[in-house]
Amino acid sequence: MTLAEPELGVALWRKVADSIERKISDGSYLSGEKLPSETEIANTHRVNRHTVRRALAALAERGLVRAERGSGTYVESARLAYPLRTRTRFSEIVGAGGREPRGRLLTACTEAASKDIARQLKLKPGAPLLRIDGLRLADRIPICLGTTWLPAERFPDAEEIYRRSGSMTRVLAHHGVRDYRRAETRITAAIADAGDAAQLDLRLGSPVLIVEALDVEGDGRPLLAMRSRFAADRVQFVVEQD
Amino acid sequence: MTLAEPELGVALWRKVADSIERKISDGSYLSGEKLPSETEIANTHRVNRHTVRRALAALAERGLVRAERGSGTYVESARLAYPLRTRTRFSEIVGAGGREPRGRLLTACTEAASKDIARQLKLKPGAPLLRIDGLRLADRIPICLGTTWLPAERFPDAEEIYRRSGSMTRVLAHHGVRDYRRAETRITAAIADAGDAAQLDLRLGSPVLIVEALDVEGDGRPLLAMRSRFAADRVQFVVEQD
DNA sequence: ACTTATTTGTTCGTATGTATG
DNA sequence: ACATACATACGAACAAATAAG
Repeated sequence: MTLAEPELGVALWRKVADSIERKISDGSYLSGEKLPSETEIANTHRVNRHTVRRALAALAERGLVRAERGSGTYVESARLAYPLRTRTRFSEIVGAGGREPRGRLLTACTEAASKDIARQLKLKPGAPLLRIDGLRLADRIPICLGTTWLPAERFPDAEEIYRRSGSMTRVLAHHGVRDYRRAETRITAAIADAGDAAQLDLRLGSPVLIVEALDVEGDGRPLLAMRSRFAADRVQFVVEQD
Repeated sequence: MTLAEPELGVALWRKVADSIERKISDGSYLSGEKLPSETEIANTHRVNRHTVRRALAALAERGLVRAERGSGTYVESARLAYPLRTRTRFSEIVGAGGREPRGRLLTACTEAASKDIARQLKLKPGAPLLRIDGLRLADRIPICLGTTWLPAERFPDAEEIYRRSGSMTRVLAHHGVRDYRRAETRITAAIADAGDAAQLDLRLGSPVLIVEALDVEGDGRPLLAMRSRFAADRVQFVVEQD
C-alpha cells in the first residue's frame, strides 16, 4: 500500500480543511470554541498530524481559526459583526472592521410596485418604482445581495446618480433628503438558491440570512424598502439594546 | 401513454406541494407574495389544474398559503414575528400571536464555564455554571432549542425552581433579581445538524437561526448567557429601531 | 510554588506521485 | 528515458507554552 494515495486529485489536507470549515460554517463548531486537538483530528480523519497542521494552517491563513500554543486551536469569528442600528451604512461597518468595502451595481430598472412593497412604502400597488439590484463585498468577498426599491416619482435622478456614485446616501441627498433612518428590520434565514450561490460565491445548500428593511425620513415617511440576502457564514448581526 | 403515471408511489399533488413549500421555505416566495396562478403552476409542473388545487389545498390546510377568490393565492407569513426588545419573553411573544406557548426542559446540569461563556459572564474559566437545555414550542410546533447558562454560585436554587415553574423570570426573581434586560443579541444562521433536525422537527439541511444573547441586571452586571437555535422557516426576528 | 499532562510549534528523515524540460 | 523540482503524506522526536492538580 502506498502511503500517499492519489485520491482523485484532491489533496488530503484540503479534505480535512474542508471538513473543518464545513463544521464551522454550519455551526457544529461555534465561534470561539476550541477545536479537538491536532492529534484527535488526525485520529478521526486517519491522517498524520502534519496533514492536520497543513489544513489548520490554511484555515488560519484565511482567518477562520487561531492556534494558541499549549492551549488549543480556536474558531475565530470569521463573521463580520454587522450592527443593526438606526443609521448603519455598509461601507462604515466594513471599514470599521479594517476591510475594504465595495459595491457592484447589477441591474437598475423601473417596475410596478408589488402589493407587499406598496404597503411598506405607503404607495398604491402598481406605482412606479426604481429597482436597484446590487452586490456588496468586503475585501472582494461577497457579503450580501440586495434589492432596493425607491418611489420613482420622488427620486427621478436616482438611477443616474447611483450609477455614478454607487452610494444610496448620495442619491437621497441629491433629492433633498438630509435625515433618514432605519425604521424596521426583519430577519430570517433560508437556503441559498442557485442564483444566490453563484453571486455570493456559496456552495449550494448554504444558509443565507434574509433581511427586509424599511428606511424612513426624519418625520417617519417611508423612503425606501430593501430586501437583502447575506451569506450567513460571513456575517453576524449584532443588536445592541439599551 | 397514460396521463396519470404511477410515479413510484409519490402522489403527484404531493410533489407539487413539496416544490411550492420548498420555494416558500427557501425564500423564493417571500411572505405575503402572490403565487403564480393555478393554471401557470399547472403548466410549469405539467400537471392538471386539479392537481395544483389539491397541492394548494394541502398547503392552505397547514396555514402556509391563503387563497383569495378572484385575486390569487398568497404566501401566509407562517413565520412567527419575534420582536427583539430589551424585555422579550418567549411566552408573551407567542401568546400575542394568538398561539399557545409551551416549554419543555430537556436537561439541567452543572458544568464548568468555557472560555467563551466565562468572558461573556465576566467569570473565570471553569467557574461552576448551571446549564439548562430547553425546547420552546408554539401550538405544539417546535420553535427553538436553547441553552442557558447561569452562574451556579449566584443562583443555587435555579435548577429546582426552573424545574417546577419552567420560567426563567421566576428563577431570577427568587434570587432577588427584580430588573433585568437584554444587553446584546447576535444573530447568524447555519444548517440544522441531526440533533437540531430531530428536536425541532426539521428536514436535514434546513436553515436555523443561531442567536447568542446576554442578559444583564439593571446595573449592567451579566446575569445569564443564552445560545438558541430557531427553525428559520418558523420565525422572523423583528428589530424595531427608534 | 511545583509537578505533570496536554497541546501547539519546530525540525529532522523517508517516501511517493506529478509536472517540467 | 532521465534528471530535477515540487507538492504531498507519514513517522519520530523534542521544545515551548499552557492547563490542571
